[in-house]
Amino acid sequence: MAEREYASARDMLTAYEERCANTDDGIIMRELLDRIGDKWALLVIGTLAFGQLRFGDLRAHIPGVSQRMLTITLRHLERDGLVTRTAFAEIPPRVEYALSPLGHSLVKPASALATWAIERIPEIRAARAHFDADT
Amino acid sequence: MAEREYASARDMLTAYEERCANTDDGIIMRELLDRIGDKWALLVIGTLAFGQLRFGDLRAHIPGVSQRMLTITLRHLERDGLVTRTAFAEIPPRVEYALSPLGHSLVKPASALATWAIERIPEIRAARAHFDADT
DNA sequence: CGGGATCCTACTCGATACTG
DNA sequence: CAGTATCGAGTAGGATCCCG
Repeated sequence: MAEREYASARDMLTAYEERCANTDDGIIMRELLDRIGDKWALLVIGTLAFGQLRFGDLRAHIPGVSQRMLTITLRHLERDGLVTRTAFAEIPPRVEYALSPLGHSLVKPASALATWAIERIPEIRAARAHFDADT
Repeated sequence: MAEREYASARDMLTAYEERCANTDDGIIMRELLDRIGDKWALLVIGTLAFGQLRFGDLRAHIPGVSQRMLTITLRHLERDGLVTRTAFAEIPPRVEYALSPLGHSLVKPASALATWAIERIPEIRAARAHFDADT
């Protein structure tokens, strides 16, 4: 961002807002966070990035997720076309979940963010400790 | 992800878990989302990416944010070292907010995600409409 | 101007129990 | 096995009022 030269930060902001006026950044970010900002969605996507899995396996690979929340998360991801659900009419039932092409396209930017987090978390924790120190 | 060849998705998952065993992906992602996953944090960061701003200006540039939530969001970001706060002892008071180096380092991965969202939102909306159609 | 303190509501999420 | 249904605690976030 901010490749061009501007007279002031205000000018940059104006240019930024003109550029984004037709898309409305806020709404977009809200829709994005509604899908991947919840507690489990990114973990599900990260896990499915390696291949399709059954419901129970998925749950076993994501420590702490409840049956209910995994179901809800998967429904949301399925609704938004990020994950495909394939049910087999067998006894006992079997359901396979996999990333759709759209879902796969999210893996790269998402793991970029994850990499940032893993690298910077120590800094963040230090900053937090320092901030809390002088109350 | 998944550059190597594996006999099965399960093998990939096992390798993945071994690689991440010491960092615990889930905790990291949770900490990350606790900071940028809330309703306003990413918008604040995106706005401050262009330069420092006063509280009132920041609020004016982020439609819909309440005074309270902007304050809380800024405190969280400040606590985690992503944003710096500079108060000037003047009448009337003036407070400038700016991204720290750590905050700036988040801009690139975050805007990558934003770009993904802007490009893919049409697909997602279509998928959602289709999913809702056959209830 | 830049907040802090309060109240209040709606929603999230976990635990538990039941079903095809 | 893979869900659905229900209940309850906790919390996010908006509205409002006040202060230095």
